[in-house]
Amino acid sequence: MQQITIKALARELNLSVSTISKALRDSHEISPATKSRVLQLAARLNYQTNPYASSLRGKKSRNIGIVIPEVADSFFSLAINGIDATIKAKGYHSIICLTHEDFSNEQAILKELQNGRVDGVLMSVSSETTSGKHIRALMEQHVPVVLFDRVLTDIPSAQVITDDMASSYNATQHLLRNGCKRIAFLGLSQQLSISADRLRGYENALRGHNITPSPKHILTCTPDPKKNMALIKKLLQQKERPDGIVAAVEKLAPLVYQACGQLSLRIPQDVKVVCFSNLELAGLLQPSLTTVTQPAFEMGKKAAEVLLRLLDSKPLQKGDMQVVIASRLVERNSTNGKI
Amino acid sequence: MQQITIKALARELNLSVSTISKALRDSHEISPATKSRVLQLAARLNYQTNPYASSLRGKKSRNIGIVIPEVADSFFSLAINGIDATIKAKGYHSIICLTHEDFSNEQAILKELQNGRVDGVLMSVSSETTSGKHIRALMEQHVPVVLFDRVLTDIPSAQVITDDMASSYNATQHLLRNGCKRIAFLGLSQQLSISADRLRGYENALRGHNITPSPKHILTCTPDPKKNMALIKKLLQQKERPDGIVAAVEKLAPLVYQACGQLSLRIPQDVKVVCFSNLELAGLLQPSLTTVTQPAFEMGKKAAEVLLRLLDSKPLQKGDMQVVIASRLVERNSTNGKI
DNA sequence: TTTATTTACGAAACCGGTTTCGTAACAACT
DNA sequence: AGTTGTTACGAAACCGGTTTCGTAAATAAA
Repeated sequence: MQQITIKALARELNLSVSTISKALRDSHEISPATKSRVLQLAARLNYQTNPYASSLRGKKSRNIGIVIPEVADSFFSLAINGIDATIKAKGYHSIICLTHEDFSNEQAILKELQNGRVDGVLMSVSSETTSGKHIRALMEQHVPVVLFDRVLTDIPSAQVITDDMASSYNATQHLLRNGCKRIAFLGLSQQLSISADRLRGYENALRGHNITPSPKHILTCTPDPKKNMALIKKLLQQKERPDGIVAAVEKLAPLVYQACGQLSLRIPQDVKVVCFSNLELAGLLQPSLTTVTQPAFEMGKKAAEVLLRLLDSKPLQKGDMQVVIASRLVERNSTNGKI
Repeated sequence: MQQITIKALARELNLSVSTISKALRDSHEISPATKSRVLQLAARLNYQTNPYASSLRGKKSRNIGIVIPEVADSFFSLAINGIDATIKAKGYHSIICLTHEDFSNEQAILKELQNGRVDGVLMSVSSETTSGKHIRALMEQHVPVVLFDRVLTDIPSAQVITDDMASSYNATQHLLRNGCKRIAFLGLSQQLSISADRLRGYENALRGHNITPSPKHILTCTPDPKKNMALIKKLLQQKERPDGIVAAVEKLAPLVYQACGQLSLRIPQDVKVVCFSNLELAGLLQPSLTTVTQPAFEMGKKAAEVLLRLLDSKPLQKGDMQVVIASRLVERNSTNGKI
């Protein structure tokens, strides 16, 4: 791919390869005069250092793996921006790996990342992840891992999360205060930290209003939108039809809206809806969607910062093992009025 | 990061390093018996080949650079999925580089990619890209480039695009047929292929209805949403207020909706809106948004296929230098009724 | 002036695979 | 028996930087 190597520069300047290398790395061993000659020639010939050679010798790739379920999700898109901005400033590159919510993909990816391609990993687990063995295996190869948003509790890694339980509690209470009596919860697998915590917040809010959470109103969704659509419709057609819905992940809001449309249920008159979502367009939906908006960019940024500390083998600061950044409830029309 | 090398396997089996390497690569020089011993040990010890060592020696990275403006855009998210699926099947990895619609970022990224980090590049230029020098420079380093969606015409690379002019023509005609007389066009920089082509389609449609395109109705937007908001509001407050809008990129639809809301203009009664967009939620907006939906996944897939052919130095098939995949107009409520 | 130290550079090992080339052992063919 | 060919493997060069170590020359300290 590339022609001009250090050797070429050396030949041109009648210097040794090691001198060139040191000059380029601004070593104190090289005189200012020589340095400037080298730098000038390098610039003129557009010399680029071969990353594979450096990585091989230095045992450092300056790459960071970002392992996430998908990219077509506002939360992850924003988090990527936060990560990217942070690590780029330190000269790192990001390698984005998509699991597509599939556990075996995730396992395969982490196994591959044991080969040294990345110096560290930022990760949000898939909804089907049932164990943390693959993550432990990676960490045992001395690849530091920071989990963000979707974490596993039995992994000894740093974690950056939002206050899932409290947010969910607030969202549910918001519905209760607006008169909802039968509130449903739509989550993903309960293996998933965010799903479990949000469920707990929901349940606590109900109990706070002397309502016993009913299994009939708790839905565990799949990665398949069609199946979810069927589940949601079924939920909305049962005798004890919900008059409020807390949806724990962004993907579910459109389905709820569509299901309600097809069943001629009006939002918010018949059903009030609140969803965990970072969708910019939430305010433009029909009706505008009340959301729990997560600090996606900040979470990505913070996770990256913690990882960079680990890579510099700096000591973690107090509280870095578990960082919690608050979400906020944005009230819009989908929860408007009293029932 | 990683401990078990080929050398370790060699020691364990009393074989030479070269024999191990050949066995792992299934060379015919190695006996079946030896191969299976090697493979078994490698599996047992969870041996992973060091990608930097292979890349250094082999002068191939098996990485593909994806250079795009941003990831928080349905078109690019979907395109990434198409690309990822295609190249993963061939053992390639993707390195996603975000330009954030900034030309100097884009230049810096392409310059960096000259270092051999990637074997080829898939790219959609930023809205501020004014020249193709940086792309040419990369290609001159023998890094094949395939442009998709946002292409430059003066670059001798393969291109995968959609039928921008025809789609825009159709979208505009759809508005005309529904009675719009003063149709505005919202594009990005006219340097941008898609913007220019879509503008041309719009203008042709107007002329087909004996309407002379007016500069007052043609808006060139920026990467800054706030500025765009101001521009759009100004557009909608002029004497010759538009009664129809063709928005050339996904990002603009929310702004148009908000601007109309703030100015108390009703969609579609006062203004009809159609937007180039792959947003899944288009159907759920208030009102649901008529879109020109691009074949994002397919475009990504096709672009990747063409690039893979180039990397295999297979001859391109007829028409691969410029692949055109049609978009389709999805009519929804934002263009409903006659004016 | 002699010795110690600093400065500025080069030779060579090294990172971990890959590939070329050489060769011992054995089979096959005159 | 002598020649040719094949099989299965090892030694070593190689990719392109980085780093250690050695050293001649210049400078400082004794």
